[in-house]
Amino acid sequence: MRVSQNEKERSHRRIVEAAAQLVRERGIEGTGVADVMAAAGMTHGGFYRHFDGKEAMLAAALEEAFDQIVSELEAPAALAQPKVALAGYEGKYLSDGHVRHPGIGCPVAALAGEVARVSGPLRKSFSAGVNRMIVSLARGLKGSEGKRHDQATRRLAMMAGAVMIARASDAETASAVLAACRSERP
Amino acid sequence: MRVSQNEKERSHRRIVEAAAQLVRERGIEGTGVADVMAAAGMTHGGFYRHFDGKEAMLAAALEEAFDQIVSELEAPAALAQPKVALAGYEGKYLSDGHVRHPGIGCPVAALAGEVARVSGPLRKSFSAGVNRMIVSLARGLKGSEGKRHDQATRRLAMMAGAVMIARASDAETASAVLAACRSERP
DNA sequence: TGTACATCAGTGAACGCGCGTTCACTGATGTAC
DNA sequence: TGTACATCAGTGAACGCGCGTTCACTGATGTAC
Repeated sequence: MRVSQNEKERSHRRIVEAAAQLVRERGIEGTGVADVMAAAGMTHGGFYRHFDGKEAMLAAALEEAFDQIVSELEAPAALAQPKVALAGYEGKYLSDGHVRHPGIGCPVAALAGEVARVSGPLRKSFSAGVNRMIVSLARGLKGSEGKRHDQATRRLAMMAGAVMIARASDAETASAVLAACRSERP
Repeated sequence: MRVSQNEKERSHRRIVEAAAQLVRERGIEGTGVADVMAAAGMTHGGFYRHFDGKEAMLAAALEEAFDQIVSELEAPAALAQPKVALAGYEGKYLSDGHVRHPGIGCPVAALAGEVARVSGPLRKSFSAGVNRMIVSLARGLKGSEGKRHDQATRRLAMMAGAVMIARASDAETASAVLAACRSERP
């Protein structure tokens, strides 16, 4: 049965948001089209009224995930006190909670490994997101434009690497890695 | 047709080595049992004379990959001059060549993302490998035992994160990330 | 040292399952008059 | 404003393909005598 245009837009949002969470939790291969549609409250058949295929949905989901993760650093309060915001952000990033809840966490830590093996628009979305994150992180650092950008890049690489390693390791190794990375500038 | 015990051992080595390379290139999901067996010069049917299943093979492959990657830092020359060895190692790790050839590169950068989503013996092998790498890297640093261990952990997280991000990004972003991480202690 | 027999490494076909995609269909929505 | 008709969002069954695993079979290897 047909639904209104308005309702279609809401369905579209639900699909993208469900995909953004599921893909971070289960990965690209682990996220089925039918799973996403079920999480959005529909059946899989209608999927192709919204996207050309799985990859197109993933690209939208990746953008959504980066939007979510960058928004904290772009909030008015964060822009007013970028140094404080960065410190808080890094603490959360390197937390046990982030390790245990990838679905609402950083898409770099959740998806870099799999994106490395695809060759479509996903890489473009991913690169764009990485660069957005670096720019946002750089606001909280000091030094020249270039230095801040480089240091933000290093911070992101270390934090994402740490969370990925923590998620792939046993509990002791995981907490040791997080603690080491929290303790200081690398 | 049956082959000799000696030949079986050689077949086993070929399977493990082929798997260690393929799994780093194509990932866990992307590496088929039949692919590995073909790369080892056999057909897929004989696979189960060597392993209980795909996961057991992957555990062996992961150990092999860590052996390969740690061996450079454990070579006599490296142990004699750990500081020099570390510098060389980091330069190679953060190189374009490493990004382009995951099959002979670091298993952390190649597989952390996927290992994070499995729950078997793979995590054990992975954690053990990570800890071996940290210990090896720590040899080239200065300071107390604990400080060196922590700093080695941070270095590994940053380097692995950088290579993962580089592999998932477009060419410009990739080289910028590598350059930023090479330039300095994070 | 030979011989007969059991073992088993490796082959290639087949099975079963999951998953992305397609398709005929339904009936509410939007539009033309 | 009302009516007839075309559109199309969403449904659920079915298709096709890839892949891990199983299985009957082959024939060289290893062993017991």
